Amino acid sequence: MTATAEEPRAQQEPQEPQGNPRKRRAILDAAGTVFLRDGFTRAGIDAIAAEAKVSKQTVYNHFGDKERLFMAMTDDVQDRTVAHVMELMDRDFPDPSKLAGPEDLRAALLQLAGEWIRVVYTGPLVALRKLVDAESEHHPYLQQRWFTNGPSRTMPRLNRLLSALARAGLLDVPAEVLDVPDLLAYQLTAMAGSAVRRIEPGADFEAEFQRRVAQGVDFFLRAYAPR
Amino acid sequence: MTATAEEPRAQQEPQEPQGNPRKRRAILDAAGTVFLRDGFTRAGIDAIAAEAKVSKQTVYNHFGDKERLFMAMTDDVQDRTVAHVMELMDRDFPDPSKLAGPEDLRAALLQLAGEWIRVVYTGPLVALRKLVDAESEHHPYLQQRWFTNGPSRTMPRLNRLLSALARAGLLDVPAEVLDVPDLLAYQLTAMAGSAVRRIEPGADFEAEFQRRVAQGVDFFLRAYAPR
DNA sequence: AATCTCTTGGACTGTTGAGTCTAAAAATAT
DNA sequence: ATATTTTTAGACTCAACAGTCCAAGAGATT
Repeated sequence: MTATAEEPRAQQEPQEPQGNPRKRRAILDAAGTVFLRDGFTRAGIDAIAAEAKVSKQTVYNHFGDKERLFMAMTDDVQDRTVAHVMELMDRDFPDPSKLAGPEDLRAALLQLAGEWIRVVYTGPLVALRKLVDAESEHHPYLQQRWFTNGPSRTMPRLNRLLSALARAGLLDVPAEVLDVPDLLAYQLTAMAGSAVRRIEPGADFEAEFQRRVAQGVDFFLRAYAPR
Repeated sequence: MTATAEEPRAQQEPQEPQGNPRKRRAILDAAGTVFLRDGFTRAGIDAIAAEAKVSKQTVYNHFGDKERLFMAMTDDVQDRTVAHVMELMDRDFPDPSKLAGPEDLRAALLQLAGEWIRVVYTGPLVALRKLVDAESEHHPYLQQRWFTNGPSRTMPRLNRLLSALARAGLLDVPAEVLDVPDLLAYQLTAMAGSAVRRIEPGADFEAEFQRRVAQGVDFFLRAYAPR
């Protein structure tokens, strides 16, 4: 295909899912591996092509340039993560009517917050978040995109769940808090999350993880458990 | 580096051939400007030399290579920030005996947390933190160094202050919390801090800042205000 | 079989940037 | 004044890397 000066590329062309979807998948996976390993600037298209066992030109056929490849990879990882988190919540949604006492409530929050934080604040998603954060100085829309595709889809869900506990009388949350979108969900996860990120390498991660999540949940309960 | 030359540094470095301290200062400032503007990989030594109005070779005479220059700049910014925060706390330390009622306490915490978060979670320090975070995948000791030179110097101070309020009966903090180093200080600052970082560009920053700090402080007080 | 699209590998361009080298000039010390 | 250290400008090496071009081939579709 000779797209020389004769054929002016159509400007705002939305998106063409051209090419073999299996190659596309392989490239996205490889991009995840290499970008997360090397960072945006250091990562080379050649390395990604090699990792995907695909020729360099194929990468360009599918994704146009490095920046769009990065965005496609980010969207992909976030979509999978959001799906994972939603599934978690479907499975472990604590039914307010089934929680007998305060200990049940604490156990349910520990379970839910623990799973949430494990997915969102450990593993590859944290590294990807760092990358987006670092690049956001140069591509400001990345930050926006991250929130739109990620937290803004999952946080309302968690918030609705916690609000239900409040409505059921299991949590005593003031109206000012309930009125702020997603605030309650952030209050449950933010502190434990940032604490988990501070776990020192070399420490017993699993034990430290449990301890810090519990500290976060207990702080949350101390504020909102009815007494 | 600043006044504290022989302080506990994470790793020992062969003393570089000292040159003119004013050049050194100029290079550090320029490195701050350029690294924070362009990121580690994108930043060029030539650009830094130009910004410092110094020849490239002089940069190498003083700092050896890019990585060590980056570390020296990071240490420098952190040292200044720590000094700033310490000064803030000397000035606005709320004397427990002078706090008449709950409203006084809330006002004092708002002031203290607000100033703290303004210094630590806005401005150049946040950008620098992002850089360190991004580079920490490739230079793991950077993360360690950041905590050693920064938070591990300031957080105990804030924590001592809050513990004093607890001892004076103005806060009702359980022993499990008081026993964990710096936990109380993180509980006051972490949530408001991460909320401030999520302020959308285009919003009225100052108003949003005050609102979110207040939400954090009220969360904290709801957990620990005696009732 | 003929056609159309996608893929391949490799060569090629142009740029950028880290780090070195050098010889001369400036500053500093003795 | 002389010796030592530091600075300077610029040329230079070497490597990496984004993105392009091309000609041959693999795969499907008709």
